[in-house]
Amino acid sequence: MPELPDLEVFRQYFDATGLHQRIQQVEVREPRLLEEITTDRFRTAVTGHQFEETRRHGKYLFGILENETAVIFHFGMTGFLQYYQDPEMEPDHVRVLFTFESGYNLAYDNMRMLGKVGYTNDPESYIRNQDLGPDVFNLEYDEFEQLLGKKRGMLKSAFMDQNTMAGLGNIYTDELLFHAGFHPKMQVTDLTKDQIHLLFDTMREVLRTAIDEKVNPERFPPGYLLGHREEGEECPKCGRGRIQKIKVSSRSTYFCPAHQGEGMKDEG
DNA sequence: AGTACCACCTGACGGC
DNA sequence: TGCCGTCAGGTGGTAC
Repeated sequence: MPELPDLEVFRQYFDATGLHQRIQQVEVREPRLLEEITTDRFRTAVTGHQFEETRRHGKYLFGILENETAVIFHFGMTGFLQYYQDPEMEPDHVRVLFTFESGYNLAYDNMRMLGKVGYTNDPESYIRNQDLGPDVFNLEYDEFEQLLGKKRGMLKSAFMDQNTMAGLGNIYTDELLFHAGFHPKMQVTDLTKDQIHLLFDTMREVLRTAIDEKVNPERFPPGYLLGHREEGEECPKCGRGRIQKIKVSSRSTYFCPAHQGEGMKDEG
């Protein structure tokens, strides 16, 4: 699931469960997931410390320890956190497990192992080194306009590029373009200033809604694409078109040809 | 610089 | 029931 809204919910979850407790034990069940650090060094760095706060940048989450160093979490496509006491409650694919003195556990679960867990002395420089663009949810309009102004290519590719701005993935880029009414293949360079404004406002709205509703599709207001990503389904927004599935930059892309014609010469 | 493709992984699902 | 291809909300490398 993990795109910006999911990450924000993970962060809130972490804040509500994993802070201000001494870490008694760290279990690395899949060393392959560790980024540029050995299991031994990771365990030594973290054991005996405690998480004091969290920070999120795009799709990265940082658990900041009291000594200002940080554990880095990236969730790939299937990662999530789970906090529990009873071992019976342990999820199926725990890759890294933090056990607190209280006896509670914070598990990093990731079935497909496409994510990573790391450790850094300085989250800010880590973000720089990853070449991540600014977080899309902590972005002023002026900067947004400036960043898009430097891009070429298709809208969908531009928004999914984490080096331009960080946080949107396949699902929420589709959702954004769905609500703003733009074809995913529209060229960024064809956007007018008004359209960039519309994209910015729509992006904030979509992300805000997703976070507020805890990324649960059933809680989303009517008219959202999420939960209706199915070819041929009646468009939940305009009711006129049927949802179409295409590939854009080799990712499955769902859109409504009836109300997302904006920016395309031909018709869908 | 943008795009298309491959690779990294595991699991679910549909067709035969 | 079993096998097989395809697909999945991410990212990094490579080649054109």
